[in-house]
Amino acid sequence: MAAKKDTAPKTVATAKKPGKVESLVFFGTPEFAVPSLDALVEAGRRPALVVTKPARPAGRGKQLQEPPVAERARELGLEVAQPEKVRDEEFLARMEELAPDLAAVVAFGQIFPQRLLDVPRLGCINVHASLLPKYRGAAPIQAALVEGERKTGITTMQMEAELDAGPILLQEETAIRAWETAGELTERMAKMGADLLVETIDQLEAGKLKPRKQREESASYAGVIDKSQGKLNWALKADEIYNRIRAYTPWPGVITHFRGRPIKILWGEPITWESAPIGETGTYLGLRQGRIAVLAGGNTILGIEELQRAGKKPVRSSDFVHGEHLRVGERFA
RNA sequence: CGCGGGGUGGAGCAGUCUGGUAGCUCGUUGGGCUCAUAACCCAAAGGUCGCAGGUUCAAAUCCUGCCCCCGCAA
Repeated sequence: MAAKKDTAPKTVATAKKPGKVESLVFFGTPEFAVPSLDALVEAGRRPALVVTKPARPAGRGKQLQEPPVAERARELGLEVAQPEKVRDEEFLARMEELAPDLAAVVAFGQIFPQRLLDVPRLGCINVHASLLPKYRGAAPIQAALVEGERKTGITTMQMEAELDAGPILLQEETAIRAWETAGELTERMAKMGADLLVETIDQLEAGKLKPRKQREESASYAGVIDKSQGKLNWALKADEIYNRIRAYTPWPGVITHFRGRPIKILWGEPITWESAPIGETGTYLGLRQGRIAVLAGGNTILGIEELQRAGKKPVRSSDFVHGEHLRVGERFA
């Protein structure tokens, strides 16, 4: 559809309050974005269109799998668009024609070109799962856990061309619980994000928002997680390994090798040992209160509680030791 | 129909091809031995062999259908 680009303003509704959000488009893809979509609908702000990524082959069996947001949107009876790329002319033209007042973007997964950012009269609001400017990027929750942060939070911001760099609108902190995993934290923060999104739009309409520029010097990035990062490095200290177990649960998991075969560490914590053991990292020291004690970096000890071998069910550490006849001195690698 | 592995006492496995009393190592429980022990000795408990149907005198095993789990890949 080679639409002629008429940059002239569309037929703008006449007697409309300048800040009023009468139409909005929702962009989101994974589970994290679903509560936000629900919250908008519950708040009486049904999106005119829900944009999400196309179905992709996924899952063990095979098939095309719809993004969670696509499924939820259809359940809610909302119109769904799944462009391959948001920068495609066809999609951009459609958006320009729709000309929503606002776009709400929650974990969508694609960078917006300036032309798209310019479409909504009131701009694009993004919900990000970190206390910006820390941990911009794709995996802020995992990054906060890996770094051993005690707190994190949700930020809503006005989107700009640079990734996650726009002015901050609202921010809400939350304490990270000592045992919390990425999966649990994500679920919790998805709800927080949903509430803060609605609050942000409400305040936007009320003209109460005071956008604050991000302090660039404090910015950091949290890149996409890939499977290779789950490979465990025993030179890390036990508490650093613990942080990674939490960050990479449920995905991609923390993998080590034993007797040449990969093993996923499902849960483990730093533990203490009376006499400081010396040896190579990865050495099995013995069973300690049902935990497999393994020497980590800096003479710290990780107590593995539950693990899983490829193709097998999860097993408790004591069962693994008995079933595999582990001997003290053997090494994980 | 993307590829592959698997489901047998609490754990790890064998047995399945070639149908014939459910077996091994470890753990658990009780007892014994020992200065002592994760060692050793004796004994015991614990299993609808993933589910359903079929074939058969007889099915963990052969046939059909289904369920579930995991690895690769995302």
